[in-house]
Formats: sequence, C-alpha cells, structure tokens
Amino acid sequence: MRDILSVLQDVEPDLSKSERILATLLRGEADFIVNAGITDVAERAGVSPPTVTRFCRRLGCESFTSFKVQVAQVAFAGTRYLQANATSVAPRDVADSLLIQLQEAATKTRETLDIDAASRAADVISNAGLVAAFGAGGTSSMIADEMQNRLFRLGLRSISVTDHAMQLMQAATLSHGDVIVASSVSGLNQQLVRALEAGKTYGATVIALTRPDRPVSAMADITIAIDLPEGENILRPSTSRYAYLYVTDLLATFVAMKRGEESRESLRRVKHQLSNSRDEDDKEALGD
Amino acid sequence: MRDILSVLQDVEPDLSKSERILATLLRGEADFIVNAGITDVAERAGVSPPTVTRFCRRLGCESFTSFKVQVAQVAFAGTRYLQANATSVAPRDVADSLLIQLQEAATKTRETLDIDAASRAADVISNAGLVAAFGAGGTSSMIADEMQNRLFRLGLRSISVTDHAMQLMQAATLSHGDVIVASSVSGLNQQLVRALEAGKTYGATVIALTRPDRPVSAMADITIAIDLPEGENILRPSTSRYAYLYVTDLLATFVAMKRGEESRESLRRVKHQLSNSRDEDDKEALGD
DNA sequence: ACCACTATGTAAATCATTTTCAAATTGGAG
DNA sequence: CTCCAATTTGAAAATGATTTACATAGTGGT
Repeated sequence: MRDILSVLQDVEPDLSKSERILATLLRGEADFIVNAGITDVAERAGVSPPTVTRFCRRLGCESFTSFKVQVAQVAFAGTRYLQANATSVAPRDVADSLLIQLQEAATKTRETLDIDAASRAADVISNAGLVAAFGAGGTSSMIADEMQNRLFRLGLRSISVTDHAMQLMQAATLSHGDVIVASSVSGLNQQLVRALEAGKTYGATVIALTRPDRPVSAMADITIAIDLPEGENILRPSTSRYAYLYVTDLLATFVAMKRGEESRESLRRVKHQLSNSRDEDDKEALGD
Repeated sequence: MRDILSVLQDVEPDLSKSERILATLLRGEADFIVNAGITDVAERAGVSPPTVTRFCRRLGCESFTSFKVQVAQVAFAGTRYLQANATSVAPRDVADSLLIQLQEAATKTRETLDIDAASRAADVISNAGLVAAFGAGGTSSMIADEMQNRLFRLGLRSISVTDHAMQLMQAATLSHGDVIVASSVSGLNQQLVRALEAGKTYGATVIALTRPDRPVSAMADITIAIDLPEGENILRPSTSRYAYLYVTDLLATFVAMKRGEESRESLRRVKHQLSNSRDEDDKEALGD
C-alpha cells in the first residue's frame, strides 16, 4: 500500500488552491491534523469542512477518519519529521532525516530477514568451540568487534579479527566445530573470501552477514542476507551499520536464549566483576 | 508521550473480562481496529460499543477516534509487530521485539536531543586540531572507534582511545584547540572523568555523550544528553548502542556539512584509494 | 441469601462528518 | 470586454457514528 505522502506528491499538480493550502498543512502540521476534528482542520486552513473531505478523497482515502489514520501511520516518528525529507541543511532537518533513514534501514532489514537462516546460524554459534568474527572496513570491523563483545559475555569463546593477514592466520588454526562469522557490506572483499576458504578447508563453519549472490555469500554455509540501497549524498553516511548492528543484536539474543541458564550465569559473572571494580549501582548497563 | 501499548501493559492487571478481549484484539489485529468503526470493533470482540469507548478511556485516550490514531501511530511497521511485546521466545517475535526497541530508542533519542548542543559540538569538532574519542566498555568503546572512523574520513586528525591508562596519557598531550569526545553510557566512569580532568587542564575542550547530571557530564564543556531506560531482561541487550550510534552519526554529518568542500574532497580521496586497491565498483559504500 | 459494587448493554442524545445544492469564481470563446 | 460553461467552494440539511445516561445483569463479600 502506497503511503499517503507519496500519493500527495503525485496528485499535487492538479490540486486546487484550497487543496494546496491543505497540502501545506499536512506536510507541516501532520501532528495537529492527527489530533483534530475535520472542523478544526478546516478552520486552521481557512477552508470549509467539505473541502477537507474532498481533499481526503483526492488522496485516495474513503473518509476523513481513514485519512487521519493514514497520516498517523506515516508519521510514526512523531509527526513533525515529515518535513525532513527535503534537502535542508538545518540541523533539525538533518537529525530528522537521519532518524528516518535509520528507521527505514532497520524496518527493511527486519522485513527481508530470513529468520530461519538466522535461527540456524544461532544454533551453530551456540555449539561452537570457538567463534571467530571477521570483518574489515568501517561497518564490518565494527560488527566483528560487536559480535565478539556480545558473545564472550554469554560464555562463548570468541575473538574478533579485523585485519586480513590475521584473518588468514586465524583461519588456519580453526578446526571442525569452530565457526567464522564474517561481515561484508559489499560482499566483494576478496581477501576475506580467501580467509573463509582457508577456514573451511580446516573444517570451520562459515556464517556470512552480507549481500546475497556475491563472492562472500558464495563461500558461506549459512548466509544472512542484508541488502540495502546506499544513499547518494556522500556527506551523509550509509545506513548499513544500523542494519548490521540489528542483525548482530538478533543473533546474540538468539544465542543467549538458546543457551539459557548457561548464558545467564555468564552474564551475571561479568556484571558482578564489573560492578565490584567500579563500585557502581548494579542496575547499570553491562559495560558502559 | 507514552505509546499506547506500554500503557496497555501497565493497566492490563485491572482490566475487566470484556476489556481483556479487547486488549487481545488490539495486540493481534491492530490493523483491523485502525480501519474499522467502533461498531465493527465491538462486534468483532463480542461486546457493546460503549465497552469499547470505556476501554479507550482506560488506555488514556479521550475518544475512540484518538485511540485509533494512537494505535495507527505505533503500528508503523506493519501491525504484525505489535504482538512482539509479549515474552515469547519464537524467533519471529524476538526479531520484532528487538526492532521495536531499536525504533523506540532512536525516536526517543531524537525527541530529547538538544540539537543546539549537538550543533555547537560539531562546530568545535570542525575546528579542532586533534579530536580524541574516549570510551570504554561495550557501547562506549564502539562509539569511540566509530567516531574516529567517521572523522578521519572527513579529513580531521582524530584518534580513538578505549583504554583508561592510554586515555590519561593521551589527555596529557593535548593542548588548546584540541577536543575530547567522551562517551559513557552510565555517566559514572571515574577513570574517564580523571582523563577528562587532565585534558581540560591542558586546554582541551570536552564534549560528552552521556547521561546528564552525572560526573562525566559535570566535567564536559558541552554535554549531549542521552538518557534511556535500560530493559530488564538480562538476555536481551541494552538499546543504548543505537541511541549513541545515532548521535555519533549526527555529529559526523553535522561536521561534514560544516566543513563542506574540504570534507567532500577528503572522502573522495579515501574512496579513490580504496577502490584502487580493491578493484571494486566505485559505487560501493565507503569501507565495507 | 442478601447487599453493595462493578461491569455491561440498550436506547436516546449528541456530535462529527458527509451530502446536497446553490453561489461564487475562474477560464476561455466570441 | 463580456458572457457562458466548467469548476471550485461553502452553507445548511441529512446522515451516520460515537458517546452519555440509565437500567439491568453479574460478582464477591458478609
């Protein structure tokens, strides 16, 4: 189902004068519309209620009420953010725009996620002798570190390797029952592929967080496909880090649940030592 | 403003029989409710319209209509996710629940963000001689690394220091015009506070990403306050990493925009060298 | 077993939204 | 420039949905 703002974009050219006023109101004060009656909206726009009804119809809604619901649905992040799509450089708009990108990346990742693959991957990780998290470059090395960070707290032996030479060397030490979790946003990293190849030779299972149908994925036993379009504005960052972080979070949570009491005990220990050393309230989050 | 599902969570204990039926309907078929009239909802639940009105009131809504709008607002990502709040351990529900937590963390961060402070921080960073990103522990050290990672690409001299002894030593080398960007989720990290103190002694400006009204914040020239409640389930991770990552993203983007052409050129160079060495498509994201 | 309290439904009343229709405006053709 | 037709808009009536008021049914306690 198309969202109401893109419909507005389409029909904007053949809108009448009063309707254009309403369009402006919609874009600028969606939060007002959502919480007001048709009379209030009409008054605020300086038009009559029937005009508002007609405007809703033109936007493909059956009634004013269903129009309001549609507006509320796109305006998930606090309706004010609707204005943020523009190419404005005002700090407020940039913040809103980044938030929307973040939300979209996470939602899309969830929607396209192969839950079954993730669940199988968590199974494999849960029973691993050693988990080696491989990644290089901005996002991927962050993810490798984060994966290691999360897994060791659950009581799993895990390491993070973000250097290609070290990846190759580490891979050579693995054996059957060990697992490599490899992240690659591009899916093209040749040196990573070589390291995975080496790991497989020695019996390790390879789980890849990467774009499907690319060399890294081809080398994996289980691929958790993450495929996001990159933005064009070079000054604005790619959103893939949120997608990858979400999947890492998910894998770690799955593993924690599968391991149950074992993980709980391990987390308790980590937390205990940490609060001992820091003299801190036990309620603090794990590890600052 | 609290979202309607967390309100439901709270009031669920003192709900009557009919209201419980409605609660189930709300969680399971929010998309139906959103597109139906009060009569349809009443019929589907097998109760009378006034009961539905009373249910809405109990959830803090003034009318059925405003109730629908509230439901529509939380049901942003395909209403299916509403069911995820439960304590289910089904992979699908866990994935949905994590997504909701992520979205909420990011949205709340945006809503409570002091844009002005962030903008001033970006100004200071843009003109820094050296930017030292300090952080220790799971989230904070990730953020320090990410901050460094983002800033060096923009052509700023920056380093990441995630070890307390090194932080203290590094702080001692700073001078007027240098900047420390310190992350601390708890805001209590005493060793970090000491390092900041040292840095300030030598003239460095301190920007803190942390909880307000705590020791780390007290030491900062500019505090970007991030204050999220931590979840209770020890097996499920804290969501603060998304909040901090979002703020880091934002700061880096602000800096990039303030520096404009300078940053664009630097990014171009980084990208150029990377694609040269990797023989990759120039369209790939920066740094895998 | 009765009382008091709460929960729920019926029916009337109210309120918001929509439809109808007429007036005003706009754009074009003579 | 002026008149006509088409379109836009608003006022008022009509409709339809939601809420209120009140009565009844149910529940738990004494």
